[in-house]
Amino acid sequence: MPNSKKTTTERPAPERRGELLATAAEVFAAQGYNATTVRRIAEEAGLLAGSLYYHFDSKESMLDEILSAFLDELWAGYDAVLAAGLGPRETLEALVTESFREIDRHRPAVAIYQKESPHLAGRPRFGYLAESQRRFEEAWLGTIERGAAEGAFRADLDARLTYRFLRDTVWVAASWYRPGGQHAPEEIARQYLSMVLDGIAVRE
Amino acid sequence: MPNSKKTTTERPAPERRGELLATAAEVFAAQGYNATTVRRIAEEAGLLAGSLYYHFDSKESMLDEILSAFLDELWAGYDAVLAAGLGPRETLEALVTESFREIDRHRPAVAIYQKESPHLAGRPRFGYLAESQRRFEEAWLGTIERGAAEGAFRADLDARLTYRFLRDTVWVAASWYRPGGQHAPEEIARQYLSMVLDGIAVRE
Amino acid sequence: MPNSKKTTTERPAPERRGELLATAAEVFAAQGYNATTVRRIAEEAGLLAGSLYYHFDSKESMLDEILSAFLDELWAGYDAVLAAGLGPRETLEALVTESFREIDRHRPAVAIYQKESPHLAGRPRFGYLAESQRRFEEAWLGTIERGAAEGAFRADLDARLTYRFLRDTVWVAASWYRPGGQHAPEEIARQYLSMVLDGIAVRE
Amino acid sequence: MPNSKKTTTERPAPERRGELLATAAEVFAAQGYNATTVRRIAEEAGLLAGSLYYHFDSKESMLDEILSAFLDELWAGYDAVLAAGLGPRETLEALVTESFREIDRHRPAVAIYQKESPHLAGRPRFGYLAESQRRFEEAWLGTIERGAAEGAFRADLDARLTYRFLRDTVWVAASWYRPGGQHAPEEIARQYLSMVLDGIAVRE
DNA sequence: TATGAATGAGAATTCATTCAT
DNA sequence: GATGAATGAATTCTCATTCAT
Repeated sequence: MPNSKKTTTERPAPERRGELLATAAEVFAAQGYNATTVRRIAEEAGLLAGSLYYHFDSKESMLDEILSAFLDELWAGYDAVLAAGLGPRETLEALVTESFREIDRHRPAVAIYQKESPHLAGRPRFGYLAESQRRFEEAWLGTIERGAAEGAFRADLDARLTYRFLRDTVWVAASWYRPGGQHAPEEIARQYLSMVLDGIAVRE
Repeated sequence: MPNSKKTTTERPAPERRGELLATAAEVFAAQGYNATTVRRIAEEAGLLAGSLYYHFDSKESMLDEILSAFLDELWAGYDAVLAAGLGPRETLEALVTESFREIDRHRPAVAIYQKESPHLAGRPRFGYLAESQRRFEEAWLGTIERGAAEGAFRADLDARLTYRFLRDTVWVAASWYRPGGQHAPEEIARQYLSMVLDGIAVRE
Repeated sequence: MPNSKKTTTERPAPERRGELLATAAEVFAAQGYNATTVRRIAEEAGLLAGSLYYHFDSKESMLDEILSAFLDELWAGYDAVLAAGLGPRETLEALVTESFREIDRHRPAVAIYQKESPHLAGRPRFGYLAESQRRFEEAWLGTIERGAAEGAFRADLDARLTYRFLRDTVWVAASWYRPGGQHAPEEIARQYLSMVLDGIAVRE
Repeated sequence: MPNSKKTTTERPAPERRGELLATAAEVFAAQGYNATTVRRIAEEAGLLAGSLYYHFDSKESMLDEILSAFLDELWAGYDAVLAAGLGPRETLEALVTESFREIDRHRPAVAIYQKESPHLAGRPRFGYLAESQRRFEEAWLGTIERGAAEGAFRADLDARLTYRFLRDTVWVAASWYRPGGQHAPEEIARQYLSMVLDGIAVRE
């Protein structure tokens, strides 16, 4: 009977993995996946490069775990929003707010996703990235089009252009957002929505 | 004008250099600087890896030339706009339009700049990136603040947040923009400005 | 027009590959494929480990080339024998003689084949090993069975046992045979055939 | 009896050792000593890699025990045959039969011995392999030469060639023999001897 | 101008082994 | 007796770069 997790007291140590992944994510985000050496991650975590391979199969599998954990959580949030049956404007507001919350919680993962996802999506192992992107587009673009049809959003704008505009500006925030800074994610979301919905020009 | 070296070496046919740089930029943009091998560039250009070193000192110097050529041209455009003495709204419109024109002309360079500039800015050779960023912020943030003060832009928004929002909005487009597509850069600029200035929500 | 092989004088250097492969084969045969380091091969060939990768994709691809070159030649010889329409005894004699000739020419490759083929045959890249073994069995076992049916060979022996007996003892010779020794391959084949066909006991 | 160490350490349940050694031998035989990881052995035995080191000093010491146990038993059998004062033909028959019995009992050890002994014989720890080989040659070659001198075996054959032929014939069988198959070791020995002594050709 | 061959400094990864618990 | 975590040395492989031709 190996692997019979001790009842209460012991730390069985899936936490070690978690710590190491957090460290790896931080370094990947800061330097880029390719430019990050396994040695550097190990150094940062306080062990030797080879020792990482006790916990993970490869550098790539660390990346994989980081990204998929992030996407799992992201979609949990998005799905809740999409299932709530809100109107287009409220849906958009909720999606944006949820996104900034994810950036707050998974900043390194989001940054990695932004930078690496394009040249990763091809590899079979990361097929879920493309899949996620597809669902993402479906959710956002759908909301935008519904809003335009129902009169909540302007109908004179190219929907795809609007989609890219929203998508990019939300997620790029991960590159400068620092958790624990002066703005909580909800506050950033609020201001962002204010700009996006009403524009930055003064209304005459 | 950074790194205008070439003190001793004889300069070869300058068109060949240009072709090679264009090829390199394309590959850097597609795969990332680090992930791009010199061999790959050479292959794409139809020669062997070693032969590139007749034309360039190093892989890094190719990157350098690509980025500085782009920034030189960008600033030529920006400086003309800034010197024209326009109001804040017109300045903003001109900066955005000019930016989309640069994306149109230097798409690979812009994409590289977006992806690599953060971890390049540290190295002395690329000091001009940080310098450029400083001037960039000065120009945009200044325009925004001036606009808020003069009543052209809303005063209830955090200026830095607005700045980042605009900056990202514009430049991230390089990641999906394809020259020769259905929208000319001026048309994209127009729609972007429409969204940014007036918002996407229908006014009641 | 790159790759236009110079007309006569130059050594275009596919020979370099050949030399390196011969060296590699020698070392693989002496120490076993797994126990052989790329460094060791390079050392023996007078260059650095990394330099081998200019000529070959991987250690495995060297093994691949060595084995497939050997098998190609082996089957050229076997096919000639099998196409000659000889009787079973003459066919067997010719196959054995041809085998010893191949051992003479490709001793290291044969030794490697003996030692590594079992755990290699599984991998897709080395699928031709299994295929070769199948044809091999077909040729030898067929000859033995034909001989037993036509009265050239004893019919009281288990054909598969006889096949293994012949197969193994011929090829194991690669482990002790030294080309340039006192026995030419044809002489070894002759004595070997004498033992196998007539036995080592004195006839009463 | 080489390497009977174990001066200080307490010895654990000897049956456990035996089981583990049998497992190790099986894996070594299947994949080769070098290609076998300690982890793999442990896995097969149902424990973790580190735990093997409670039972054995090192991977090499497992190999050592496997090989020396086999050789001890082999020589017990051979010595009995050689001490029996038989004629050359009967001695040869008895040696062959004894050899097939050992293959039947120690198949993995024999396979390992075949594959690894050449490049092991150099290391001091495995000096007994060379010693065993020497005695082996002495016994077999001596019997062959005696048989040729006394008229039991053909005198026109090269004795060393005959020796290698017999030696290989017998031991290579370990590579395909499966205990519990259709042929008992004595039956295989009988057929092998029949081929070797009388040949496979039909006598005219 | 370009090629072919090589260098050498890392890179990721593997694995026998150790050891506190 | 066994586990989990780590070590550290070695291994395969990559790649920017050099240089004689």
